[in-house]
Amino acid sequence: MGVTERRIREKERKRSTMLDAAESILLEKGLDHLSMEDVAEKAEVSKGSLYQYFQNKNDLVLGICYRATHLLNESFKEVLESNRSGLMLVRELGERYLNYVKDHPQYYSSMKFLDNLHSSGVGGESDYLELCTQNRQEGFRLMVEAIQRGIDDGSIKNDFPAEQLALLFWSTSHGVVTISYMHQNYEHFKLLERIGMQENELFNAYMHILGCGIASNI
Amino acid sequence: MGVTERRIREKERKRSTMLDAAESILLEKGLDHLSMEDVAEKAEVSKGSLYQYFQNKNDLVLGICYRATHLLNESFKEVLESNRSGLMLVRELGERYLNYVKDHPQYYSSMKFLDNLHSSGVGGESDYLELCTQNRQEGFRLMVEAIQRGIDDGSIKNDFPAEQLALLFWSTSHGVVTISYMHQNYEHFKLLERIGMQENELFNAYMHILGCGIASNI
DNA sequence: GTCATTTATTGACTCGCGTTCATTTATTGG
DNA sequence: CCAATAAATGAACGCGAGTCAATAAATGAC
Repeated sequence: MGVTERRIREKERKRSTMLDAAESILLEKGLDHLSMEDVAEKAEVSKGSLYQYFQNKNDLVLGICYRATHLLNESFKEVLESNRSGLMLVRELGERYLNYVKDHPQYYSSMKFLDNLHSSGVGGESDYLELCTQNRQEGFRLMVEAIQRGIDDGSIKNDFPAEQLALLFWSTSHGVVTISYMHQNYEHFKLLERIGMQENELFNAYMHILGCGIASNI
Repeated sequence: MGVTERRIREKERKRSTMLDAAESILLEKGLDHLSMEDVAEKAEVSKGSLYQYFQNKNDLVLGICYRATHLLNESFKEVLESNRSGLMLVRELGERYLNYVKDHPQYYSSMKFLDNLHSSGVGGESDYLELCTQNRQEGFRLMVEAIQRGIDDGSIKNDFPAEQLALLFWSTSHGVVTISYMHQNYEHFKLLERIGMQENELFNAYMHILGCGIASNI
């Protein structure tokens, strides 16, 4: 009786189609102008059908966020397969993060949405919420691993535990990437121009400062 | 004929009352659950009256943000009146920022709202938008000044122009402060606990790393 | 004090959008 | 071919932002 399996497969395929539609609208219109009606139309289903596959709008956006966090983690895992020094791994992670935001701005905004849910308390019933949170923790864990390797191989000094350095790297890189994101996606954002800075200069300066701060002095 | 002046004064007073109401609701319910009806009720006016003093909801929130950015800048200006080394001033600015977010979480969330408007493009007609943006630029300028003083007095190395260091400090500190904010205001946010870190440890580690990165080695 | 005129206040109304649900349509197994 | 089950639909609802015609208050001329 392969019927139920096919059903499940088709359901998953349809859910994926809906997420594709939502993603493309998120990309072209932004989160503020993402409406369930638009998604339904683009996915060529009725509005009611959306609610058979997603609990609510939050759930839909978190569905995108789940893809987003998964993809980012996969990219991070690739980095960790390399044998370079821990310090270089950390730098590479930062670079990947930056490029990721450049290549998938819609994913980045879905991750911002997740952060907003986290900081506003209630996530409003979504099965994806827990999954996204797990993915983020996994991403954090990968950062910890890179830093721990750096401490072990002596390329990163051991003033702080790896977790604490990871948290610092996590939060500060978030700020830098945000600037870069706004520079990319918002026409009126001219801060970089105003101080005569290129985008890659910003990143390099960040890694330089950070490098001076965490690199072993040996 | 002091009538028009009195009118203007009273209008300003009423606007201020409405902002007070909005602020208190923002504090207790958060931005997501701030409704114009609630604000009207708390301010003891009708909903329609709100719209005589504010162009729309965005405008109201940006009115709070104007207060927020102004207050933060005043705090920053105090710091710059001191004669300490530039590096110490930078540290003091960071500390002020952290305490500010702790003391006025509703102001911080209004500033996040401003950032969201900036990064989503359209600010949706608000006279406060330009004023808030100016205030933010003024805040940035104060950071530049602190760093420039540090470069001049030799406490901060001159690898980068002051504006670029200021942008880095601006964006990275934003990330760190965000963690602290979530730790303060969201019960479920247990990242710091999970890695066994105190809030002030996070800040100290940040300033330590940053200090190593920007401090002059002389 | 009276009254025309300007200014401020109000809450019922519209409108958009997320969400629900009774109904219809399609699919399955017997 | 026919119940029974699952999926899809769009009209209807609720909520909150924003509007506006009607009402009330304040003002200054006389």
